[in-house]
Amino acid sequence: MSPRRSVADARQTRAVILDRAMEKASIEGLDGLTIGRLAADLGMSKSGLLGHFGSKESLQLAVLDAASAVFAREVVARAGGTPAGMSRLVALCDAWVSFLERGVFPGGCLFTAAAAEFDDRPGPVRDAVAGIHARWQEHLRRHVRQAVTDGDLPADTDSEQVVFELVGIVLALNHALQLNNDRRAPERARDAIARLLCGRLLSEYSGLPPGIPGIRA
Amino acid sequence: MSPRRSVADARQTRAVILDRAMEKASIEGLDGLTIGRLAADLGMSKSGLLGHFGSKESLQLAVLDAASAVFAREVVARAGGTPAGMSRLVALCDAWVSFLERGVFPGGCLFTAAAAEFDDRPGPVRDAVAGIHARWQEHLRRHVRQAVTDGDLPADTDSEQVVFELVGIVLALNHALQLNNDRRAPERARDAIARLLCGRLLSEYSGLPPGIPGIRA
DNA sequence: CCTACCGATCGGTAGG
DNA sequence: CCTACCGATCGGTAGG
Repeated sequence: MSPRRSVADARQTRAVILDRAMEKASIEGLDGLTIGRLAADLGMSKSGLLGHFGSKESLQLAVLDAASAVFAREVVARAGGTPAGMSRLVALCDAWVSFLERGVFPGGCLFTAAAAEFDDRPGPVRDAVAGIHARWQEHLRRHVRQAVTDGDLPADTDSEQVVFELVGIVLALNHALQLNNDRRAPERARDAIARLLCGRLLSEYSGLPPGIPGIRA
Repeated sequence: MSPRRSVADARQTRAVILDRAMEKASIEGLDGLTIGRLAADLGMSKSGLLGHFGSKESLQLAVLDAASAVFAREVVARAGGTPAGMSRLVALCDAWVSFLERGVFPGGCLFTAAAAEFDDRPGPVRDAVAGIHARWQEHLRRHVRQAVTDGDLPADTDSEQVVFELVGIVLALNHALQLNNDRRAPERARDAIARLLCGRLLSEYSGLPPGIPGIRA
């Protein structure tokens, strides 16, 4: 074994850097993340770290890629066993809430934090953040439309409206968890989602009989 | 007139600084705001600017105070003419959506941006942000409860749940406006709010007849 | 992967 | 309100 590291070692180092960078970025933001402090945390030099990415912007893009992979594993894959359409939609939303409830990223949703930081700064990072959000919302929309096709949602359901409201519920959840440490927020989010998608918990929420005729056959 | 400025002049200068600081903070965040660039924007020296506040943290707290005053004027006061309870709640929500639609802060909701930045950083700024959010949500909750008392919402309405969902809708609106420049988002937000509070637009949204029995008498 | 360094900028202070 | 300055830290580079 020579002191020169192999390609595999370099890849492993890169993965370790990105794991730590995701944690820090969820807490401090993608821009609040600095190369110097990240390197110090990892016990390596700034230039040693930067060598893996080339620039801070490239590091930020790599962090977004890595975080997308985490989201795919912790949310999308967990719902993969259910049939497309309403079942998948419900499973995706449940996994999404669980993702925040479990605190997969210690500082809350990295994408939400990145969106707030970069929404007014044109460039590759903003484009990447917007693309991640667009792809996820399209993914949800696809299953809303499938649910409509299957007759599980009314024929004239506005899929964009449903996704808009789902996003809102989860943003409110992230907000309540991060700012107020409100442990009841995940239940509130699940109730809101169930009511939006199925009217299932409307009875518990407002005293109405379960099921709004027309929403759920 | 001596070259030494009066107390009134100093107060005016402070107000001008805070106006510009609010604009920049809504775009760059409360921490992204730097004394040097803010001073350069205003054509004054860093130390001249810092003399009005003492430290960056004090400037951040002053910006939050000033932004609260803007919110009180642009949202709360606009709904002040309507009776407490359901009417006021609807007017507050409409003014809230309008506040974002009109772009009162050029970079979107300063409070949302500040919450994302400071939710993981204990200290006076985080406390101020959390306090502003808590007061606003309590304000909304008060009118939800009044609406229940008046019989405009069901007796077992969970006021915290309603406020949680209202916050989510407006967070989704801010998100859609800032990240996607989605001009239809304000209408989506109004639809979602109306459906949440009154079931009024449920017919347009999902084909149901207007009014869910029990939600709105 | 390191040390050693660069110019720029940060928040803040001294002194007037 | 200014100029002039402080130490610290930023992203990044040179050279090995």
